[in-house]
Amino acid sequence: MQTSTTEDYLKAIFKLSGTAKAGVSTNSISEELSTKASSVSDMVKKLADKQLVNYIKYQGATLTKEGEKIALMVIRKHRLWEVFLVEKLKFGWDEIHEIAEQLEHIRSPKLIDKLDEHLGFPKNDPHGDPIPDKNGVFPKLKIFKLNELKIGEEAILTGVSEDSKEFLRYLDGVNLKLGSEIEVLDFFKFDNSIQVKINNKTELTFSDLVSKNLNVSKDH
Amino acid sequence: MQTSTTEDYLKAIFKLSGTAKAGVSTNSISEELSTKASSVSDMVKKLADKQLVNYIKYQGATLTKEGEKIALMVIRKHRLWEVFLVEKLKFGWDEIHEIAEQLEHIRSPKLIDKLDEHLGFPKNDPHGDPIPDKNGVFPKLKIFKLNELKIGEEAILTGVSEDSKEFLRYLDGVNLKLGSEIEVLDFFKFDNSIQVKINNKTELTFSDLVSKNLNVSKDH
DNA sequence: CTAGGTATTTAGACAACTCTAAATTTGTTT
DNA sequence: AAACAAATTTAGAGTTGTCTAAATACCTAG
Repeated sequence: MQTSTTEDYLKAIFKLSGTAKAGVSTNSISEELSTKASSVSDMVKKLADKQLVNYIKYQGATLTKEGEKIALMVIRKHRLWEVFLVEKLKFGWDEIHEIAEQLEHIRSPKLIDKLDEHLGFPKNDPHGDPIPDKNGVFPKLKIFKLNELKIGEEAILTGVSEDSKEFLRYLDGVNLKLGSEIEVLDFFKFDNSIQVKINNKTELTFSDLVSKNLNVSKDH
Repeated sequence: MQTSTTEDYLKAIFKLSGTAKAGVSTNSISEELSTKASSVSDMVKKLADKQLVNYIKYQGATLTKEGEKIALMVIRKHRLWEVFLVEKLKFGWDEIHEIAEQLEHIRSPKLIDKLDEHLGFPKNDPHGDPIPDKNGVFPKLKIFKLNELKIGEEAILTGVSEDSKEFLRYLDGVNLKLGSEIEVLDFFKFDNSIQVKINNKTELTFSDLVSKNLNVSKDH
C-alpha cells in the first residue's frame, strides 16, 4: 500500500505528463509539489524501485501502467470529493481544492464507489474537469477555450483553466456557472475581446485573458 | 498543527480516561493503539512538551485542557463521518469504523461544521454514542444497559457496547435498529435472560450477554 | 523487608521524507 | 571544442514515529 506522499508524486507526474510525451523533469515535479529538486531525485528513485515510474537518470520520469492506474484513482477521488463539497455541502468553487487534497488520500474502494453513486455518477468536477470512472477511463468530451469558437457558435461552460480565487469570484459576479450557455456574438480583433450572450439573456464582453481561461464544449 | 498520530494518542488517552481519574498507563495506551510501550513512552514525552498531556514518569498521562479539546474535536469528526457513512452512503454499522478512522483526521473546521449541518445536527452516532458539539460539549443523556431496566419499563435503543460484526449482524437479523422501542416484558433470574417486545410488535428473548451490550435511554 | 515479576523507560537503530551544500552531468554558446 | 550555466544527483544530516533489547523502577507476596 502506498503512502499519500507517493500518491502526490504520481499525481504530479501524471499532470505534468499531459503536454509532453518525454520524461517529466525533476525540476518541474519539485515545483509542482513545492519541494526541493534533491528530494524529488530521491523519491523518484524509490518510486522506480516500486515499479511505479520509469526513470533514467537525468532524463526524468514517466508513469508505468501501475503508476498511472494509481494516479487516475487519486484524481477520481479528488474530483468526486470536489463534487460532494460543492453539491452536497454547498462550498464555493474556490474553497474546495485544499480539502479535496486531503480527502483524495482516504483509502477505501467501497467508499469511493458509494460516493460516486450518491452523487449520481457525475462526469465532471465543479471545475469542469472529467472524472475517471472506476476503471480509470476518462469520459473525454472535447473541450475548447472560449476564444477558439467562431461567431454565432453556442457552447456550454464545462470548466476553467485558471482557478485563482479572484477569477472564480469574478465569474460568480457575472453569474456565470458550470453549465451556463454561452453564445458568441462578436469578436474584436484589435484586443481579442469577445462579446457573448449568456443563457440567452445577459450580453457582456470578456477580455482575451478571461475568454482564454473559460473551457467550453460545443452545444451538441 | 498536530499530526494524525498525535490525534490518535490524544483520542486514546481520552477514551481510557473515561473510567479512571488517575493517569492513563503506558501499557493501556500501547494496547489501545497497537504499538509498543516503548513507543508510547517516547510519544507521551513529546506530547507533554507540546502541553497536550500532563505526564509524570511511571505515573501515566492525563490530558491538558488543550489536549482534551483536540481529542473532543477528533471524536466529533469521527462520529459525524460515521453518521454520514450510514445515513447518506448507506453503509452498514459494521463497516464504518475504519473509514471514519481515516476521515477523522481531515483538517478543516468549515468542513466539519458544514457536514454537521448537512446531517441535520445529529446528537448521536450510529452506535448511539453522543457527538460533541462544536464547542466540545457532550449532549449527555443517561444511557442504561438493557438489563438494568425493570419489568414494564420502555426504552429506546441508542447504541451498543460491543461492536463486533457478528453482534451487529445479529441485531440486523432481529430487525433491531437505533431508535427502536424496547419494552421489558419479563426477566428470568435463572439465566438472566430477558423477554422484550420491540416496536410494540415483535416479542423475543435476549440472553444476558446480548442485553448487557444494548444501550438504551428511557423513553422520556 | 526483600526477592522476583511486571510495568516502564532508555538506548540504539531503522524507515520515510525532507533539507542544504557540494559534486556531477547536460546542453548551449561562441 | 571549451567553457559556462542550468539542471540534476549525491552526500550528509534532521524529523517523526516506530521497533528490539537492555536497564530501571515499582509493587506485592512471602
